Amino acid sequence: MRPAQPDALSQPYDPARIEGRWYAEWEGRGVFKPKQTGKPPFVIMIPPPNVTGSLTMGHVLGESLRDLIVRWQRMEGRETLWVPGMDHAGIATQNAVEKALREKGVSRHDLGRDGFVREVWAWKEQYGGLILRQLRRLGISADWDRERFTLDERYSAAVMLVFQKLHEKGLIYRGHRIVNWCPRCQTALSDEEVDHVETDGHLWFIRYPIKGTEKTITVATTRPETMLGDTGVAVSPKDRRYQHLVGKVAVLPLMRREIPIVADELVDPKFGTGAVKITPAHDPNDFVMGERHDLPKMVVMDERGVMNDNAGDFRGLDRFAARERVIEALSDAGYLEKVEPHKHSVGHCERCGTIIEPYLSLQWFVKMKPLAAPAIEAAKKGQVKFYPTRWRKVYMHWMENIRDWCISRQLWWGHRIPVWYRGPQGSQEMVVSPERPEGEGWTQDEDVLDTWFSSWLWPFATLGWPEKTQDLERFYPNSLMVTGSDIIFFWVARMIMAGHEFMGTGPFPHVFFTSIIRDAEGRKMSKSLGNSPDPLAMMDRFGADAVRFTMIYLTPTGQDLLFDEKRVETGKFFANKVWNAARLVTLRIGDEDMGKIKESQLKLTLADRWILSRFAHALKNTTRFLKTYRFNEAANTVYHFTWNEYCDWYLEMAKPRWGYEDTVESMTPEQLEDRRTARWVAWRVLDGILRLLHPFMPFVTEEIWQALPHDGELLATATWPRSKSAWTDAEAEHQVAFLQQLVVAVRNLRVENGLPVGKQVPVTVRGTPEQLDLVERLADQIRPLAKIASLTLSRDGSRPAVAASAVVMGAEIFLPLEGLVDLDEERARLAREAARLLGDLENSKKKLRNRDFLDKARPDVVEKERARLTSLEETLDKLKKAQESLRAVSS
RNA sequence: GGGCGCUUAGCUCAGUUGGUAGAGCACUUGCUCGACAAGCAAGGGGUCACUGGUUCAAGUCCAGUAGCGCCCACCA
Repeated sequence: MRPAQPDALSQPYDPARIEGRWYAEWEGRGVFKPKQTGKPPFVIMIPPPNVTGSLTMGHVLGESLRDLIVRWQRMEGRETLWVPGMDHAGIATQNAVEKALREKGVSRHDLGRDGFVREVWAWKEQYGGLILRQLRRLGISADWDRERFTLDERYSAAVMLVFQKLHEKGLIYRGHRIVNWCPRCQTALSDEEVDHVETDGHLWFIRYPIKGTEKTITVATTRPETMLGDTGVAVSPKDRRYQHLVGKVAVLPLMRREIPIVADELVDPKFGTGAVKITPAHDPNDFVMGERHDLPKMVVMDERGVMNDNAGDFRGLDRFAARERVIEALSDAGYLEKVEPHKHSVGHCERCGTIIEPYLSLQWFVKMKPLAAPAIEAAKKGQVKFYPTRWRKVYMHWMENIRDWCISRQLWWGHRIPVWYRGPQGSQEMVVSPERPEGEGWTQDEDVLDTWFSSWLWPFATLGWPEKTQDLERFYPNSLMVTGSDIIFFWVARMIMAGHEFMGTGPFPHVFFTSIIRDAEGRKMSKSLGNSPDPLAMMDRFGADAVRFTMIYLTPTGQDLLFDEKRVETGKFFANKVWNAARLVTLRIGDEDMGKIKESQLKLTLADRWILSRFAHALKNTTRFLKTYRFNEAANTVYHFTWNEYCDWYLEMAKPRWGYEDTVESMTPEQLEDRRTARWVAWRVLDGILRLLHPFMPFVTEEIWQALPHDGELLATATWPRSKSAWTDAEAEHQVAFLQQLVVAVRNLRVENGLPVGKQVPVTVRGTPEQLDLVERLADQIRPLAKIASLTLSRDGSRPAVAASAVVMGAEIFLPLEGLVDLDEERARLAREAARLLGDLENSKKKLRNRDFLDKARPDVVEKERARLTSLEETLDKLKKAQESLRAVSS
């Protein structure tokens, strides 16, 4: 057996000293490995962080919550698996590496594709390593042997297979479509990767002459430079104003190209002039209309957003310079009718902020509707539930209006598209295969897949799919997904679809969305803004336990969180409090192994029964809050129980019973027995607190736990406390509540009357015989708490002549003042108190005079109100007597 | 254009079966008394955005208004 080590809990609490040692111990002893327990496994996955750089406080919150749940479930006896890993994050990482290279004056083209990819892998090692350090430092209890990276060989094979399967099913196709094109990143993006920003722009009205007439038709546009690629003009088929022009030909200004005027449903007669230019190669609507009316698709820009040969005189100009010049030219030639200010939302590249160009190009797409159907069904049947529930609606809306997913990216970092081509343009052979096909002349598609095309497989590809591994068998579906609502479409929705498509069942029954962490100004914390504190620095400054606890304690359910570093003090101070409470308890219980003592051998006092009852409440509520994903309330419950009940009251009440080593010799056998009881209860509740707190603050709780005799058992694998209904004790709670109020009243009387703190005062209590008996029984606890020199029980109903007084649950407390202070103070205080009570009293009376209240309110509510009125009346009555008795006395 | 969220103490926010308003920080006063000044004790501070409705009773349910924020949309 390991002896108790009270010395271990040295002063002061120093997180840096203790947080270093436990992670290796847990890992070394396999704590984080799933172990069959007979209960169903609990499986959770990390949302793989991007390897682009350091983690943010948003990650810290997520990891803290995930680890909280996993550690709690492990203590509940579940077999737990927590899979860690990282995402290659195609475009984000490529951009980060390109930026770093640019600072060295190197472009990716200088290195070539292979050289650049090698460079990115080096980057991945560096920043991936940093992320791993951060995760370990935070204490996450993940199984590192199962760590995955989305570009791992096995994981990549899963991605390739998925591409093949979907292609075979006809759900993946290649085609010329209008995509979101980022001219800076020079790649296509999915709709989800475009941020729309409300922008003050302009609506330019341009006259197009009608061939063979002197007339014109005026169209309105927000992007005049695209008119260079116009191949038609459209009006609404219902628009009478223009029917006579349908079938006629317009002459495109500046380009002098003849383009047809057509009628199309897509045109809104109420917008602009009711006539619209058609640019099939640069606008999704125009593309559709162009297809319908068989119009040519003329691309007028290159992939950098620079006007190309089709742009005539504007060739070589950047798209925005071209806009200016086109407007000038139109204006000079008299084609510009007018300009109006126009508010519209403009798409920006999520990664670099560049304005997105709708752009015609050849890309790969996934047909999403067939994949969405089972995912919609699952939500309808409750097979996947969202917390907070309102996200269900967001999910459903997106799913039901889902559009095809552009999955090809013109990048170098990522899973290369497993498609091979051979032969001349137009009559090309194409093979879908991860391997180079047999024969000569095959070249692979140059593009890579969207990052999310690999991430959406995470819940099962990490477990070995497509192989039927034991892990896959045992740990799929996962138990819970905890992530940010900002990736509900990117990731969560797609994982649900992939789960149904490839595993035949959804990936997890529950999704919990964490708060989004914002800075003090309300901006989302992100790497690009650089407004997140460095998690490692935070942990160095406050301790990992403090950071974890604070994040959980602060996170509101389903609301954003404005984060301020200073608030981490809450967790640090709390850890310090726990540390010192444990110090006190270990110092006073010495090296006796409290675990060997049976509760039945002890004679519990009222205070003991009270704290055990309060612990039972705290345990029940903490567990309930964890189960219902109300993590902040769980943290709050443990916090207040520990600090305000255990430390502030129980330990204070226990101190006199413990005595000190030098006083033990003079103790009676009864006192020694009571000392033992007080030691045991203090230990027992501390033990419970450590267990409840461990998932929140694993390091400090393990350190304290190990300072107590445990035969080398780890707190990390100890059991969650079981609810002990025998500990619930309403009587003890009620009686100690009386004691507390009495003590507070005495303290208050002292302070209000300006008595010196150190001054021991005599106190008289007057009340019912039951109350006096109770006070007598608790006298030893009350005296030191309230610093009372002598406690007198007024059995005969007499009261001190000149005294400050207060009423507590019907009992009167007197603090003799004669000769101590100016009585005017006390008179004023009593008057204030009486006025306050009178207000409450009137309210209560009014309520009880109300027939409707008496008839319709629940009986227990009425009864409670009656009792309250009685109590108020009694209290007021006693207060008045106190006032009278002081009135006669001169100061 | 559609949807969602928020508005409670100086600040940041809790408050889930409707029944006498809470926390942390900040503030005031007093405390080196053998766990803890990262602490202890006692306090001050709120017409719970506004209007109306339901109810015996509304921060809590309903409707509307205003401000702030977010998401979605083929806003030429």
